Amino acid sequence: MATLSDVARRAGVSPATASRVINGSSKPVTDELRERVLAAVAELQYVPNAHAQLLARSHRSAVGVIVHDVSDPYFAEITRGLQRVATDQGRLLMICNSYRDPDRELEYVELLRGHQVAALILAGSGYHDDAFTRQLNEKLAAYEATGGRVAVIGRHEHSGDAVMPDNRAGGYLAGRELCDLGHRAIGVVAGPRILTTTTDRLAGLRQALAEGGHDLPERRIRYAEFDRDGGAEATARLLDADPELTAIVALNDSMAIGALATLRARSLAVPQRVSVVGFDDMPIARDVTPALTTVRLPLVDMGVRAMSLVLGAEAPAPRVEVLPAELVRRDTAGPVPRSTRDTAGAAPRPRRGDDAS
Amino acid sequence: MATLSDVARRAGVSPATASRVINGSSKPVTDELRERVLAAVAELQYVPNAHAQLLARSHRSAVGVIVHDVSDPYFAEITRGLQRVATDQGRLLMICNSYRDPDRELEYVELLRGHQVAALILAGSGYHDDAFTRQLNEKLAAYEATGGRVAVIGRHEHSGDAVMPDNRAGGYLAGRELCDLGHRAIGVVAGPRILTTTTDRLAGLRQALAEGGHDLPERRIRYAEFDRDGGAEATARLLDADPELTAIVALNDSMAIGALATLRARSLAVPQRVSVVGFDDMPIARDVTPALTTVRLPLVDMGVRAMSLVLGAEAPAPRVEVLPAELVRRDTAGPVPRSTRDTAGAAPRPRRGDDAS
DNA sequence: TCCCTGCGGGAAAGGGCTTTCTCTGCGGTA
DNA sequence: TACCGCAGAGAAAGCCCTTTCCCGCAGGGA
Repeated sequence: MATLSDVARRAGVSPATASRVINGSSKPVTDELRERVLAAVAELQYVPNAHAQLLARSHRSAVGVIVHDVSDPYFAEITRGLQRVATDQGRLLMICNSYRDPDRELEYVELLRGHQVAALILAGSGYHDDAFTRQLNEKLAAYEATGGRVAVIGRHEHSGDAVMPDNRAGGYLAGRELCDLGHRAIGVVAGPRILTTTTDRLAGLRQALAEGGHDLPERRIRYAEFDRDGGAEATARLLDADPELTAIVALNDSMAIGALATLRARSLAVPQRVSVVGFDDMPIARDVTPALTTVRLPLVDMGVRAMSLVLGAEAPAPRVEVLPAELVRRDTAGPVPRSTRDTAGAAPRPRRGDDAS
Repeated sequence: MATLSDVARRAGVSPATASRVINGSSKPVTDELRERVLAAVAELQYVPNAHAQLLARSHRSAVGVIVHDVSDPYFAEITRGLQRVATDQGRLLMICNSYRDPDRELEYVELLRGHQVAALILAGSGYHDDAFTRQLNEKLAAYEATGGRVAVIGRHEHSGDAVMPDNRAGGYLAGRELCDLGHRAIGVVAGPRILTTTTDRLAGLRQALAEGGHDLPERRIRYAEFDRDGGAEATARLLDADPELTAIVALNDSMAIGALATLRARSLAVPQRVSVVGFDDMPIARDVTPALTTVRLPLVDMGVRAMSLVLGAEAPAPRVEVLPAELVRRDTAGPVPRSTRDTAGAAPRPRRGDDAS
């Protein structure tokens, strides 16, 4: 690889001058020398060594992001928001997938610290795991002590800037909707119970059912991976245990799609026989058939907010932005079937689809 | 940030010794010193400066990847394959999204070169754009001249290692299937015509139709963005121009999903009234309703191969691995409707779904 | 004529780490 | 006892840039 001194030598100038030309330094350089340098750069196809640059300027510019999996639509949307703000400010993003492995998450914090990122954003759910949480907080504290900025998206046990989707309220909306439609036998297809996202959504759901006079026994909850296959499998187990269920809440849309697959495989009509409500409103939710009724989270906006927090002015006290959840009524949730309908009659509600053309 | 010399000072040793302990150098260090260093590292929460390390060792380890968009399922799958091999070999991946912007693609080549990546993988489609291709090849040549390894996925006019999905054969399979089902009025929802992926798939399709005795006039092709909305919109235009179409080939699955949305919005039954064939077999293809008939590409494997090429031994001559396409029959392609069926009678074929449970 | 100023350029000091080279001191052999 | 060899530790030379500091020179004011 050609180096700066190669360029300088070829142009017949000092490395200092070459550097100034290449970086558009404020220090003036005569046009003649400038051109010689530029010519040398072109001839040698010179590209500055990024590591040397980063080492030489103490400038920290890149931002580190840790997500569970960028290719999961939930995180893809959040990342889109993060990216938008970062790009606007000329920041490079280093994105790491933890694949929901706490150890890997800790490793990535170190890795990103080592890469001298200016800020760190943790975009995955929190874990109910005290040992892990303590370790993580130690590492984050060490990072913050050296001037690093940290923001978390949807995680509780870290006292710092945070963007929180209102998972609990979202769970409540889903539960409330099904209660209003007259459902009582409601099953839940849940993500890993160690995730705070799961438990928060569940808590809201439970509250809504309680207000409707129902409870949510553990046997009507199945925990599985937060993805399509997890949802399909959990739904199968749920139906095996309790064939009379009239509604299923999936704690994210991927799981909901798995649930729909299982229901289709078993020829249980949605929503006539079983209603389904998802969570997140991923883009694909409107394209499955029937279109998925779900709880929308402003995913892109969550990313935007988190990145803005972390790149903006430092605040004296931790800021917590709670972003609201919203019920999106499409076609997978309907009134409880007649045969199983109980006294709490449910007036049919208008549905809406939102397809293109 | 604590530095190596801070650690050394605290442990009462030289930086050299500290470095050796931390990196598990082959040079022996007494247990006593080793422990002192380790203790200092823990107390100071020391993390080595990655840039300084990368600068000091001439060792290149990371691998750069340029894709159109990781959150697009097509690239997400490929990336999964790339990642798998990279992780096995302890390599870090730097993934960049070009968002199909040629200029950005060129910039990223420079950026990654600057970051001293050991290899570069271009995972997007090639472009029909001579000026761009020339520039790209210049940059890649400069990179290769300094020992960098390069592999491309898809057809690029780059003479070097390559992994090629057999897009043409895939297009042929789609066309052949529809011909066999008796369709003649076939519309195509295509991606940007500047992409070689688009033109290759189209070429195969055209060949199949020609063999079936039909042609594929330009008016039955609509070019749009390679995503869901592009597919929805192109389908709408196609139907407006030619309401008699009995089949639509979408050149990727995202577009196919958009096509299904438009057809649903217009109450055109799939596959009874209009058949649809997609391309790629993204994971979601089996979960839409009806499940999507599509052409499968071994996406993960493509990533695995590309990374293996680039991390394996250097070959004297460029290696080109062509990976086959395969038709996956699900539920969106059926026989041409009776009313429009012509002489080339089509025997109904068995369909298969492949849902879970 | 002399001094000061300001401009354009180079020398050199880091920045944090790795690694080669060098040095010291010890045990073993002749 | 003298010498050799080697283990273990440190000194120092890079790796490739950026940026401060300094220097020489030309022009302007006194």
